[in-house]
Amino acid sequence: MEERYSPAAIEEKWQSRWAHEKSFKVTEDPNKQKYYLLEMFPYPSGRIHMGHVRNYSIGDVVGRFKRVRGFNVLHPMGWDAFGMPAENAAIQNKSHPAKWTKENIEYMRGQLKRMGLSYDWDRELATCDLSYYRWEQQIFLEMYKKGLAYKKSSFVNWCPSCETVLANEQVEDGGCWRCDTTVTQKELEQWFFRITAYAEELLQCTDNLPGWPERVLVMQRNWIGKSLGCEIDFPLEKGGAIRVFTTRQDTLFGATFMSLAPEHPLALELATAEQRAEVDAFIEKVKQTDKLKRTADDFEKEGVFTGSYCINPATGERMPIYLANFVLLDYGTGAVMAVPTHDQRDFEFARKYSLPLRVVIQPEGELLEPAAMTAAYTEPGTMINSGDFNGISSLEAKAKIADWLEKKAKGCKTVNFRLRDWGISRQRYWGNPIPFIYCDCCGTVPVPEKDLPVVLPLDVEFTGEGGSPLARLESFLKVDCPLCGKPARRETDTMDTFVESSWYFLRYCCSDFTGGPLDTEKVRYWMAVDQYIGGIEHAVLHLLYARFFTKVLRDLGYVNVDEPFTNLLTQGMVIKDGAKMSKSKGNVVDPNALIEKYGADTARLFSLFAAPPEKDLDWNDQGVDGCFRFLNRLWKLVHELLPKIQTAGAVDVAKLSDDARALRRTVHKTIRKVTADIDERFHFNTAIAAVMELVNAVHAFAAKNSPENSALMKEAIESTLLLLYPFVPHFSEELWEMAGHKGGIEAAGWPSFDAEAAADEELLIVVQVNGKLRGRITVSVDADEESVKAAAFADDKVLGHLEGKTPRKVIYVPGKLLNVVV
RNA sequence: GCCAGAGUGGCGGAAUGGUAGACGCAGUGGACUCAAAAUCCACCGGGGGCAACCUCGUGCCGGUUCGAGUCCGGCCUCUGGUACCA
Repeated sequence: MEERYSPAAIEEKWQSRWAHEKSFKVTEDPNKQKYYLLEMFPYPSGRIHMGHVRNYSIGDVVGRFKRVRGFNVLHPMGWDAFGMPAENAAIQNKSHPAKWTKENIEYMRGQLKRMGLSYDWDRELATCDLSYYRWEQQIFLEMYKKGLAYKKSSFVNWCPSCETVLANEQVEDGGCWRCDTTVTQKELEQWFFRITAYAEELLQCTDNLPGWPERVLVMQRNWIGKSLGCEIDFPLEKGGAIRVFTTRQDTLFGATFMSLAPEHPLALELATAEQRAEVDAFIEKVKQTDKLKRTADDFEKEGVFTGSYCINPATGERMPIYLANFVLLDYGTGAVMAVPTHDQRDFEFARKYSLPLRVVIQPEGELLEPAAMTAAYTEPGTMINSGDFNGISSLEAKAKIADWLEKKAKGCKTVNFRLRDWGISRQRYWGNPIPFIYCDCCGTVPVPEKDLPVVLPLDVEFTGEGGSPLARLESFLKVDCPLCGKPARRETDTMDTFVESSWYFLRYCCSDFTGGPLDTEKVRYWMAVDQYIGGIEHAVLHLLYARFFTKVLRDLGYVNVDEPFTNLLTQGMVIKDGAKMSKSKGNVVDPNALIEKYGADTARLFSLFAAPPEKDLDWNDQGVDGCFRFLNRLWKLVHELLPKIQTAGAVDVAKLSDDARALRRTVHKTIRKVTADIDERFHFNTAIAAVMELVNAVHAFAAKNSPENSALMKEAIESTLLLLYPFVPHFSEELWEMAGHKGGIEAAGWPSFDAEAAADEELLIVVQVNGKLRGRITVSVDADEESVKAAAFADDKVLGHLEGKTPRKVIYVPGKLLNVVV
């Protein structure tokens, strides 16, 4: 009697067993080797999407594989639950962000459970729960005490019509996404984390993360952007000075004008009466320009003369001071000494406004004439027009001019980072309240620890206009000053949601701890995360912030590691019809429908089989069919063989036929390949392909062989089930049980590899003539070079290509290839 | 623009510098069936040849090498990130 493969029933059976027995609950066990496996937690947007299915399927393979191999695996799941979409939904549907988020979590948790993922659900957390965000407030205050959280003024996107701050993604073509009004830049006092204090360490440690993809490390290094240069003071004619940062102090003698960021504090001060109107208009225009466009190389360089001058400290010459749209306030000092001959942007700017050019670096064997130049010369060369520094190379001049500036007290060598401090203030409701109070007498006052947490109130109104709903809620806003007791008001900004995701992996170690943010003993046991898995889109921001937080919490005494994630796997995106799945493109595949039709095992199998994890995955509905067919085929095969498997003993190697030995070789080669593909490369697609090949081989063998090979069939089928367990756990568990085993498949461990059984008896050697394939010969495993050569030169096909030619050289790659060069 | 990736049959993909296209999908032919579905078997990059086999072929151009999909240089196209999407 053959039983049909019905995934729905099997999956329900095993999922309820896992839940009932709490199979994946873990505690600290000093006698076992720990393995902390983590996938990036999802934003509860409503339903899981294929990106989640892929991410969590990958993680589950690793988790189950490590458990079977004897590790004490921590594999938690939770919700990145604060954020803008909840607030947008509240405005649109008149629901409450808390309700919306909670319902989404309930639904999505069900979806994840339906996928059969091996999480320790007892550790689940949601960042919008008071039991999570309250501790973040405490961390914030500790950072404030250390000077790592501070306030300064900065610019935000502002819609004057909605009277609200806009996220970058809410700005479409320079206009507000809701009302299309032109967005402007508004200056606000905001909270920052001093990530730049850790810039050097964050950079240095990238050299000590061998488990991270090199490309992510490169992106992080570039993002931090360390550069060595000088700060130089340019005296103003009317007193005072402008400080610039430059990495090209070798071009100092060629600086003919000064460019300031339009937002520079000196900009208005330097504007003379006759230039004032023009300056104001220009600043207003720049405020309305998209930041991204503004820094693009092909964006029109524009500026305005302030009417004031400063002095070049090297030449003593007057330099007109301009405001320029390509100079950014938050890089360096917000002021640039302009050297049009040796910087392309300055060159374009100088040509546009007819500013003077002076060449100070000459390329080898060429004479630069300012009037004839069509582009700046940015390469090294020989110094000219530079006083005492003439004649030396510009590279040497870099060091010498730096020394000279320091000696003359006109400037100093500095290190500059591209990395800016992390602005975390959000003028939004659905986030963690920043625990501060503003008092007219006492100023900015931290909420005392005994008064924590600041609870996010629920009785608010959502209109999408007029700024943060918190700022309009009197019961929240009004508070007595903790220092003087006089009426004061609360901070109404909430934290960037990147803050929550910067330490959730630490909280998982002790998610029910009530004595503080972290239980250091448990954190000590579990950290660091041995394997982190998530989308490549987080290569810089989230991963850099999480590294920063880990270092801060280390310095606060909570954590004993320098880096949070030992190994990182960045998965590609899920694509369909050549584009990222999105509602607007109508190319979304719903995991529910997929699981309903084929079951979770097939959904998992396909998302792992279709591509290696780090590459984008192109979704193909028919490919899913193929995976489902494979499972059905194997199901049927196992059922046909069940009577043999249930009664057979161990394989007697001496009694195997040639065919049987060959099949056994395939079994053990497959064990070796699948183990390596999972453990070393995370190439699940090739691991699955190898198991498919094995199943094909068993199929072919079973069809033509007599029953005395029962023991071999048992070994082959049981190995197949064990190898497939991490990919299709319900399927493997069920068949394992049917094969007569009690107590679950994990008890059996990972199949052991027998090198002797996998050893080849003969080898195929490829013969090339001048690098082109001309023949194939089969030799015994122990054949030496001479006998391989002899066999090759006896091969008809090879001889045909050697006709009348003398071999000049013969290259032999042992056991693989022979190349005859003629 | 800048930073980082990717590009291989009709499609997804495979290939420690060593047989290009494993495995799967689609397709074609056959078996089974009254018929269809399912299943099973065979074929399956282009051109040439009755065939053995020859030849071209991994986005484009060049280089290194006995040998390049793989390494190096220069392009083209697409994707991710670009600091308030997460």
